[in-house]
Amino acid sequence: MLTPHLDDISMECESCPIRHRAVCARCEPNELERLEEIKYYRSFEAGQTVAWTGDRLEFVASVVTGVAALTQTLEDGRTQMVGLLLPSDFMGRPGREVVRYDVTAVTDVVMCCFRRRPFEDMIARTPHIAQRLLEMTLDELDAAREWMLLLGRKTAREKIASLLAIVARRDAAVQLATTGGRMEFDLPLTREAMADYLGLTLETVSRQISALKRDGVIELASKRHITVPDFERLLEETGDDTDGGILA
Amino acid sequence: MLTPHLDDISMECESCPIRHRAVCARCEPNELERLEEIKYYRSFEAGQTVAWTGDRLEFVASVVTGVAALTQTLEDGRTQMVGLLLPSDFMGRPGREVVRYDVTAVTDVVMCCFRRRPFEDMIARTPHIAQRLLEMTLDELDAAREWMLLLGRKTAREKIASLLAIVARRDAAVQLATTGGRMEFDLPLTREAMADYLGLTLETVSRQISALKRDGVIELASKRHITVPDFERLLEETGDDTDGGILA
DNA sequence: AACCGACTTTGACTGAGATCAAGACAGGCA
DNA sequence: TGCCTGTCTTGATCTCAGTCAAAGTCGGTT
Repeated sequence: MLTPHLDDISMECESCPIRHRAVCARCEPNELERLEEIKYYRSFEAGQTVAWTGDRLEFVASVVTGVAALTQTLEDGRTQMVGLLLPSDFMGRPGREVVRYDVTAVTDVVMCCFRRRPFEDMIARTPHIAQRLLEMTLDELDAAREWMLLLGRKTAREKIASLLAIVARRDAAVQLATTGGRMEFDLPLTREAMADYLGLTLETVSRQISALKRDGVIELASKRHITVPDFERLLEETGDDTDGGILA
Repeated sequence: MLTPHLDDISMECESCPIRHRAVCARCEPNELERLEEIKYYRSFEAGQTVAWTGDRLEFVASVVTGVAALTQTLEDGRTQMVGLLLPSDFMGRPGREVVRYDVTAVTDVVMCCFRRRPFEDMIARTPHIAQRLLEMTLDELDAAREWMLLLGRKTAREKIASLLAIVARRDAAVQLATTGGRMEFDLPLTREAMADYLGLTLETVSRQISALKRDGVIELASKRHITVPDFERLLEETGDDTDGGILA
């Protein structure tokens, strides 16, 4: 278990790794003090369920470390991942008690939980928290819509390339500038989780990864460790309109 | 042109048809006065483009009447609708000048536009507007995620049934209670628009509608006018998990 | 009344991705 | 060291929806 454990996480907001990007990003010291009173940390092991659809949940939370997934299921068991929660992402909806998606830990996860009621009160009294939450929600909505385009219109190969590009972008952003397009990263997802995210079967995921490897778009040191020799080349494989859109 | 025209729309917030559901829902009379100062109406004909991806847009807006669509496009022209704007829905993002989706009028549309800067100022000074916007955005995010499940995992038949159920629910909600499951409504979308929304081709849309008709799930008075003899039966065709989820 | 164009339906064929079925690989444990 | 289990890859086959093509419907216009 190499992921940070509860003991390794600072209990102080001031030194929190997601301090500047989470819902509390614009809080003043005195507001942080109030948050400290209603917050507590919880950790979940990879694979563990955080909440089931239909559950009453007495907290909302920020992801501190690790990756969690939101998943929906059809009657006969077909499942679709509808969101990935990365560090600093927010889970739960103020004003709604009941969870609408299954939430599961993809890797080991540490969450900073706020008791629901006090947090809702705090939002009502602290407008800039609501504004920050609005910003984050609008970003999530943009991401969800990008994902709709992927699910509705992209080929299996384009889907894989898009996922790799997204993971690469966020977790190796620094490398890009320094190494002239070469990037390296670990996939936090199993083939099955990738399939659930991309609306494919795990066999198709595996085949397309092999194909991208065969075509030199990526290299595989191990099954989960990926090297992208030329990021531009990867982007071409995503099918995206590269000039029309704006880079986040 | 049977849809309301500019002249038919009240210029008074107090008698506005979307007064109680739009972003301004919780505004006090004095706040409405301020809004009246920065608002103006615009109408668009069916098929007309409201904004292109990449445009700078100097207003945000509420849809007053009609239906508009948000659309994204891949490099080679494949398109996916990523949102439908119905009356009372909000268009645009405070804090962002540049449009991220093509916005087009599906039917004739009237929009209540607010000049961007004054509106942003107003949000900053009037927390409950931001809170209302947050609520609406969270609802849209839920809808987008529902749509991700549809796009990623449903069959063509289930997709059509789901779309019909959604349209039926919102525009004939009253009928349901009174007529024991029988519902009737007009589709505001062409087969092509439905295809763009559902991630299908228009031929497949046409075929599946014919199939649902053949199987007695729906009846067609004309190509756009649909009768659902038994709404429960239609819901069974959507593939959705009927008990796990919560009805909106 | 005949024509036009946009929208829709239907048919025949094709192909990308799903399904079914073996194996391969790697890490943890006895 | 070898076994076991979960994860991943690869192959053979099938199927649903896409593609290409043609014809039907309907409302509006000259």
